[in-house]
Amino acid sequence: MTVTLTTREAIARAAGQLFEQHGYTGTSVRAVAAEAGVDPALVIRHFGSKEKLFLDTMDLQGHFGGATLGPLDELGERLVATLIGPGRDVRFSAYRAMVRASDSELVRARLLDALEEMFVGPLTPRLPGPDAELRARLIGAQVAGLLDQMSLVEDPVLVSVDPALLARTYGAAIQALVDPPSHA
Amino acid sequence: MTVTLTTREAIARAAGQLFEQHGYTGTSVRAVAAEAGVDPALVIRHFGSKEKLFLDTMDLQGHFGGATLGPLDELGERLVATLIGPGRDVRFSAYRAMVRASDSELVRARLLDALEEMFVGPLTPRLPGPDAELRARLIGAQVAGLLDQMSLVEDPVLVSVDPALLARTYGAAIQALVDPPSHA
DNA sequence: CAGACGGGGTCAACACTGTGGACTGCCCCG
DNA sequence: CGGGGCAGTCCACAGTGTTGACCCCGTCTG
Repeated sequence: MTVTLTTREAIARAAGQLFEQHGYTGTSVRAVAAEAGVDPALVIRHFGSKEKLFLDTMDLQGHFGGATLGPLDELGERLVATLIGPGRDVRFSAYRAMVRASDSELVRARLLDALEEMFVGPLTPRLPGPDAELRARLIGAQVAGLLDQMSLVEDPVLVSVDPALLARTYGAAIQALVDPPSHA
Repeated sequence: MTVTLTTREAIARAAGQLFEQHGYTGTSVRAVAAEAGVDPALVIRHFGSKEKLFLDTMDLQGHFGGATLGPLDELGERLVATLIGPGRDVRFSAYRAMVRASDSELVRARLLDALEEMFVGPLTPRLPGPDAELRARLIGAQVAGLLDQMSLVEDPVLVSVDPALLARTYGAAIQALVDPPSHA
């Protein structure tokens, strides 16, 4: 509980809130400054640029931490359940903002880092069978796809379907990449 | 082969090219106008707004047409192969631009339309087993996810991996939603 | 044939964006 | 007490999407 917060923190807080709410292009530096009660030029002075402010503010890893832990058995279903479980709004907003801002090379790098840290790293050594790394990355792609349709495109069927059913169904598809390929 | 092209066509052509190349926010109305050799105000006059110009210009369905046809058997693999097969750059650019511009409600609606037309419509009546529509939508999500990682985030491993292997691997995951759930 | 009409095209302006430079005031260290 | 750095303010710049007033020219009408 910080009772007083430095200007920098005030800016960061305002920025985080506005970025999550209105996205990157949707929030102006001046709006952030106003929300923080500060001169627009000051936010640039502190963070260098709007882009850097965005990166310093948003972090995916914090919101998506450790969803790939636990036994490989039924990991697909658990993964989806975690994704769309409590706090999904925060996760969705963060992902949405990042993806829409992915014009920026820095933002892309950050997304790639998140993929690496959340899927490739923890999963590659654990997946049985061939092409473990590729499969880990593709699991990341599946997750991204689900987030896309639910948070970005806002498919009304997906957002309102029974979460348990969704977790079971999509989880099975993810599981197909977790388990070693049955092969032919 | 139109030998002369009306101003409107010239604008549309320039816009399409620039939008695919630099994305929505990356191309200015003035740049489009310059490329078309025309006054900036004129492009607004003709298309109403930059957003409408974008929508009139980009169309996904044209690029992704009929990938869900053919036998259900091995549809997953064929789907991926089609996606990343010849002409992938055009597909990728179009998708990228649309997703990054999905702040706009109109763009979101368009993406949803594309999902509906390309996956939900053709696939729902054909998928065997329960929850056919949900599964069709989730197949769409899987495709979106792959496009995300390859075109938007540009995962270097994915873009350079052997396409056949990718098609086989990710295709299997998609196939898990095409085939009726094995169940427990 | 004269005149109104309308659509394509041009120009200048508006409000807004991110950002940089010059400037002031204050606090801490020597 | 002097000075250096840092937080903060103000103004200006170039660029954005968009609008309104204006013009020109071909067509249709009286």
